[in-house]
Amino acid sequence: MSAKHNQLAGTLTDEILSGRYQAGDRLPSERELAVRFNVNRGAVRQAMSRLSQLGVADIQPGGARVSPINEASLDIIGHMLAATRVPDAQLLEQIFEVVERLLSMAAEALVERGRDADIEAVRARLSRLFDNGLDGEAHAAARIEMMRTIMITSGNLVCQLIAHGLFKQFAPTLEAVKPYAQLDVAAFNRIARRLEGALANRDRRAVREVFDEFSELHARTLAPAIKAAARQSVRHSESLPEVAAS
Amino acid sequence: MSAKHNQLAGTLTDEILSGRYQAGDRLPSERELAVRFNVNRGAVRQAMSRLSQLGVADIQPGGARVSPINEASLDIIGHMLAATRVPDAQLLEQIFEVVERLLSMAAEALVERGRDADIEAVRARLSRLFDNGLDGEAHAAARIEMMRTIMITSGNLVCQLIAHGLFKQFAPTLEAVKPYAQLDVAAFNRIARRLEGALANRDRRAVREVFDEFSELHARTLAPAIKAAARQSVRHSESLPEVAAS
DNA sequence: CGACCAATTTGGTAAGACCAAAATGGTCTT
DNA sequence: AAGACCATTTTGGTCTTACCAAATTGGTCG
Repeated sequence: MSAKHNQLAGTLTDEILSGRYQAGDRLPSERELAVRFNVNRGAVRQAMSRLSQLGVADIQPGGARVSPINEASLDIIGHMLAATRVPDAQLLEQIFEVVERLLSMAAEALVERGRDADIEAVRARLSRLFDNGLDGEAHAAARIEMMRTIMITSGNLVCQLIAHGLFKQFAPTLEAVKPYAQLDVAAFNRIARRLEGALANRDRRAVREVFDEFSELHARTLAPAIKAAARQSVRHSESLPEVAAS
Repeated sequence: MSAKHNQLAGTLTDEILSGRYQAGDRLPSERELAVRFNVNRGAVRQAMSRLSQLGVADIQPGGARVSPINEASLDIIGHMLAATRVPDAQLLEQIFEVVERLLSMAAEALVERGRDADIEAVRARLSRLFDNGLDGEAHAAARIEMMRTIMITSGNLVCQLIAHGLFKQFAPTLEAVKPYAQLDVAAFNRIARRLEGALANRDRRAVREVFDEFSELHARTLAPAIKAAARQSVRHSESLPEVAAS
């Protein structure tokens, strides 16, 4: 069992994200939350501090108010993914969309300004994907490793931070998505092969075309599978027990 | 004067970002920091909590260690921008690079899946840029408003969160960059006009070409100006006074 | 009906005590 | 002399209490 303030922060975040508290609403006072959840006010303060840093609540002397969702930190993505047993299909697609763009950007930067050694490193990662001995899980891991390598070798810190943040939040959800995300490995490897060639030739235009095709492949295969699996979406967060009002 | 724990968090973050503490190094204990900066340990804990959520330090029972920079949160960008009087040119370019990509993505999503009303909204923002009555500052503000509108109407939450986070951290730096960032308004408006047309026709390919040209324009004009200004880069953070060791 | 002001509520800070996990340094064994 | 083991110390984590300052609230007066 995690610490109380973590649970409380999760509970409150979930309630806000679920619409229980609308943007602009006042949250209960710290003292009230403390008695309601039977925890110390210090724990409530830690939880509130977390909400504040997460950007889901604006907390000031006099009271705390819920912030608009689009003013939050990137870190709420993890909460939104975990809020339902099967992650929200639309959100997953949005994440993939952004990641693909940044990947393309990183790869193009690599081709234009990267060192030969870095290009070789990415090509090495790509080659592993062609290894037919890989089962589905190993292939997925290799794909992620490849993406990470591209992001890092890009040299763009902003890109690295975004990618790391998204991957970190996405990782706990991987298990839930895996059964449904039946990637067309053959098609993927065809594209990967072209990427490897484009990198070898430092052909930026070709790199971009490859990633465009990857986007199309993804939209054609992954997205529908996830969307279909999203039927049985059920909330499953572990809330902190609430004490009945006297 | 901001609260002590904020100052301390800033001081420690700056010291970490500046290399005073390398990744993997142990940070001084909370009690030691408390006496060194003459603050309560609670304040130190709040500061450390902040470092932890910022992803610059991994804090565990037994001691806190500095994390690798590329595992940090996006929010450290603001610190890095503010660390020097003139923001780091390379970092600025990296930010612009990412923003341009996401803008292109958002605009493409808009023409592919957006509602007519949203497209109209963006076109309205674009039209304001053509108003010759705008001085440099007003034009810059209109540009930012346009970007924000595109991001929001894209419907991609991840994109919105990233954009909001970057803009929020970039805003305090705008003042420092302004004098040097002499944008070629005429060239920019020519591109904006083409974007407006591409939006009207819902021509995705044209949208992308426009943003590619915008990237080139930016690389040709803004980047060199910023880079030239970066000569006199000087640190200017307000550190918490440190108590001399007895 | 509105402006104004005092009492209350709310978040913010500080201080101290105690707990559990980790790191440390010594000791013993091999 | 090197390594494994263990008790001590250090370190972060939690809880409690008290008090302060700002914002809200609700009444009062003009």
